[in-house]
Amino acid sequence: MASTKEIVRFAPSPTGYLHVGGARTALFNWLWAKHTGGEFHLRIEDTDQARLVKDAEEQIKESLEWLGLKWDGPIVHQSKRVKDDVYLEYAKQLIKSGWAYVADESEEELKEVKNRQKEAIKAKQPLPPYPSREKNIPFEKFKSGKGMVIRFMWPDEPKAMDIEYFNLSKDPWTTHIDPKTSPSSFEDFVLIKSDGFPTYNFSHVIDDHELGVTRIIRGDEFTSSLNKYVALHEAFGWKHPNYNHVPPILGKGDTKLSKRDGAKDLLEYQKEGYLPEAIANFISLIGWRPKGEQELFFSLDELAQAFSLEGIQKSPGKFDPEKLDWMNGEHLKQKGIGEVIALAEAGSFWKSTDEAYDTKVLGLALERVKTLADLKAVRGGFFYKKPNVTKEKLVGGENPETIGVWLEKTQRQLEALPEKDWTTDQVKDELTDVLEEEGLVPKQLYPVLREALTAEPQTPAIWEIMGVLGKKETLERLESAASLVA
RNA sequence: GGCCCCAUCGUCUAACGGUUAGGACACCAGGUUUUCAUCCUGGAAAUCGGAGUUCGAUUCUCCGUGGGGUCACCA
Repeated sequence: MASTKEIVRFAPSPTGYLHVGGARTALFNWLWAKHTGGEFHLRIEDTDQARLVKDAEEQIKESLEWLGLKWDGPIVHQSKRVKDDVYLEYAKQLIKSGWAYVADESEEELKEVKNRQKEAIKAKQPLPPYPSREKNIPFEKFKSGKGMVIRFMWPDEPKAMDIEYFNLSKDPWTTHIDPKTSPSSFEDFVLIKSDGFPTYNFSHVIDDHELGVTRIIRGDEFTSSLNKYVALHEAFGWKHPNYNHVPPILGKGDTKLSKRDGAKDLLEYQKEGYLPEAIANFISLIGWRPKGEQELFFSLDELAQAFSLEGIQKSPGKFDPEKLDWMNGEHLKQKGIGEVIALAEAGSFWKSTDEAYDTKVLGLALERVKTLADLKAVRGGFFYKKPNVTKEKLVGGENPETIGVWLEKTQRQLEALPEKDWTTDQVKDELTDVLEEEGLVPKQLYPVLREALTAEPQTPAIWEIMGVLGKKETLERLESAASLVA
């Protein structure tokens, strides 16, 4: 358990809302920070001016808060650091030390080089250099908005790298990136874009270093760029953090997540009545497995304690909405009724008018409910309004007069039960007496009572319903039903 | 297409080279029960294919096949 404290981060770009995949990445980082007693930081990577989505940052923060993933320290905004010229300073440093250069190719020149590069990549030849490499344009000449960029400068003969993108297990996962077989990985990639903003490749390396990040847990789409990040760290003379890349979450089909199987904004799950603990529990289990066979973790702390990097899977996992529903139901059952009511009310799934009564109702409803949203139907159902009983359903195939007799007998029997003895058990006994005295079997009487009390085919046990409704209401409903067959 | 990575029931997954290949969700059957739900019991259900190493391969090696990622002035 006592791993050294790790400093991790979640660094979303506000170009879209947070969805399950991103949430899992955030969760893994958070869990690992908690597990090691370290820190979890939040950084907003808002360097792509064109793709910025206005409320994305708000939605992301709200989602994290809803999940219960609190971040340590202030939020870092890359756009703010751009204003402070932080990245430009670092780029300058790299140019000075010969690891970067200002490039000023015209669009035509660029197109031409790219074409030649493509051919070289096909032929697995070293990439033809950008003409600017030789120009030695001083950093001071770099101006944003003039079609100029700053590029990383690979050595003439870059070496192949074997990089671990998942250590902390007996067999570290490694990737092999070789200029001989994959020249494109050794392109002089852009550090500073022509608009003066840094690329992800550049900014995240700097920010992670400044934050003191010890381990980067992120999606595995970055694995093939790892050589760039390592090279950048080496160029600065820094030690690179550990990398832990996790496989993606797939949709029910074979490819990427679709809206219906999980690629929703995280807050949609809130709207649909899922519990944040259940969501966290569920998504943690896509691509991760604890030591034992335990699958249900009712709190984030419990999860954090069980969390380990070794349990992370190497292949993509699929999102199974059915298991989510099951799990949410389990989490719901785990909670006290009062808490469920409070949560349901907070989510506008419930409106409490009589707490004692609500508690009794929920006592019956909770075990047949998957989400808080399901409670809406309960709140609008027969416990809270007179049933719409029809004579047809009440009678079934029987003689109406017979039904009338049964109802009347039941009324009289229950009438005799004093209010103070009106409990589920007592009511059940009374009903048993009715059965005996009328020579009936449950199958005959109960469907009639069910219709009379609820007008629904599937409900909790008759006596449980009566117990909750109370003597007065029960007798009223029976009377009202009896009048239909009178 | 090149490069990198991966491969166990339908799904999520377990199994220091030796297990009747285990669990969970979903599914089916039975039990409890007036119905539904819960609960209990049981069932069906998997090592991608082919070589090799080994006394023995889900596990190690190679080839094939399939899937994923990546090849940007996006992150």
